[in-house]
Amino acid sequence: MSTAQITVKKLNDAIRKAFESAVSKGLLPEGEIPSFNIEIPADRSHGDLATNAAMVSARSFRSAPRKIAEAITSEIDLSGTNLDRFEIAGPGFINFFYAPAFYAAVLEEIKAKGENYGRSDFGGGKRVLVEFVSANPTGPMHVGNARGGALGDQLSSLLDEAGYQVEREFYVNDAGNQIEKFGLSLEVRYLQLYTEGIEMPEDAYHGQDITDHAKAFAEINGDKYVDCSSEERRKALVAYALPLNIAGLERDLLKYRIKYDNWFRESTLHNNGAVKKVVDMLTEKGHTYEKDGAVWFRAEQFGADKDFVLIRSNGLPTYVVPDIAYHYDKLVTRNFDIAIDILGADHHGYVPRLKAALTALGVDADRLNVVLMQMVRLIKNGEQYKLSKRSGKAITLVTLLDEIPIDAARFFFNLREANTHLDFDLDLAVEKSSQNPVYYVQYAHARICNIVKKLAEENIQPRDCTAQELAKLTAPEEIELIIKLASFEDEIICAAKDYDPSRITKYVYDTAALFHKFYNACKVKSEDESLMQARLALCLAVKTVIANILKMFKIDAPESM
RNA sequence: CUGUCCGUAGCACAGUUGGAUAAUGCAUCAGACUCCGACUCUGAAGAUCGAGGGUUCGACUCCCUCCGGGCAGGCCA
Repeated sequence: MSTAQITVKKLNDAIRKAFESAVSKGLLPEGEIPSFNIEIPADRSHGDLATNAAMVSARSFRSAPRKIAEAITSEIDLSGTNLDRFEIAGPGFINFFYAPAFYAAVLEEIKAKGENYGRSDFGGGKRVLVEFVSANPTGPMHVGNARGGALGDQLSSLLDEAGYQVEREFYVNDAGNQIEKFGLSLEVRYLQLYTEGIEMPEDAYHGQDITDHAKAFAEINGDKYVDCSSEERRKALVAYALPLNIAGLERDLLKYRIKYDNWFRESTLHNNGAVKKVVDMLTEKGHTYEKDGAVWFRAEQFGADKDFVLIRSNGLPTYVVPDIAYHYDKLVTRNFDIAIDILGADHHGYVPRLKAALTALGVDADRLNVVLMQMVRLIKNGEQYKLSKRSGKAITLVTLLDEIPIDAARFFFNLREANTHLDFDLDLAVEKSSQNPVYYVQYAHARICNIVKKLAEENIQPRDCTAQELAKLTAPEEIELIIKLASFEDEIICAAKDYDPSRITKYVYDTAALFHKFYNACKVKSEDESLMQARLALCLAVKTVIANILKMFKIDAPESM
């Protein structure tokens, strides 16, 4: 537990004891102590911690909130809490103020924990599988995948930091309809090399990459596959091109600093009978019926909007069936405690159906958490930037990473909550100024390194400070900064609870802003040696927190810029 | 038509799970470099929290209705 968390916990205990003591002395009538909150007020003039305990217990003690507050505060014992005074305010809030010892304890804690500061065992080692990107291996990745990649990877790191045991997974759709389409597209491009007048079907893949694959295949195999059966030809083409595409996905994602623990292939679910088994299980439990020659799942009975087809009348499963089998595999076969999917918001209608199927299979559907992600708009020169000039096609991940630094991409895609539209300003992302948030944060880190370096040139080395020396940090800029640092572990836990890494992006930005403010107001170099060392300790604490976050997000923390 | 997400200052957006004077950045206006990096900072101005009702000590937050926008609703994936 962090210093801040311990302080809250002790205050909570102290308030409970004060209630009991007030009742036993007759200051309050007998009554149930209701659950109350301890929170950090928005305005610091309202104290560092505030409780609504008096207000929420007005009913059960049949007294005015302010009277209850007086009774509590007359009995409260704050010794050992790192709090030294309180006041009753407004409609009955009790506001508490940190003692100087609190700030010193925070800095000592950060120094002692170092790169582990922020880590907790909140997750209790629960096993989490985070599946993200999972782009079709039939073509290149696009900007939506870039957001999903940054989001999924950083969410994984965040959960790891919060004490979960995390695995990253890419689901390879190497079976089913889109592979059929892939084979067909390759076949047409291949045959076009040898025969005139063959048209690409409207719904085939028209990208240049398909043509390139066909040509390369022809260079190796010549016209060997022109006269054989279509089935054989497509099989050979897919067998050639698909592994190349999958290797390409892996390579591009590595460039984006994403390394998966597993590349899970859809085809394994078909080959080992898992897809068929899911339908059989649902049927055995009586959750399916036949209509119009197809097999339907009674999804409505399990909370979905309507029933849907599992097996088409042509005997082939619909796309949901492998998905159900896949999630069954995650949660039952591999027995992860939690499965998280990062999906585009256009999939939102499909989530209740998947969950209905899991419920019907006897799996607690709450173990599946879907993080939906809204569209990204790329903005360039103040306008929406949709198409790449060279190809006339949508921007690919690789093109994007050629245009902007990877640090910026990873930071910007987690600037906003997943479920909101994101405007990605390409000009801002490459800008080297404080307007660029990633630059602003990195600069704070570099600036601290520079201070340390400058002092070292004068033979001043950071040393351990006593609590009394640290208590010299009393300027508002110093206090605010320390309070920010103190909340780091809580921020990680809150962000992990919400599956929202963007909270940490905001947090690190705010921390950098407070540091720049401090830097401007308080000179580290000072005549007063203890004060200088105390400020240096604060700087190093800030550096630790920023570095921990940037490392977690796989963004560079430069010593100089 | 139904479901779902969103609507906060000119723009882009926070809001700690229902708390006290709605935060921040850009843009605008007024300022600050003999000073650990001006790659920075200090002020000012700017909001009927889409609209209306309800729940209660208290609502940007929860519930209902309406308005506006995104997305979804296939034996496509």
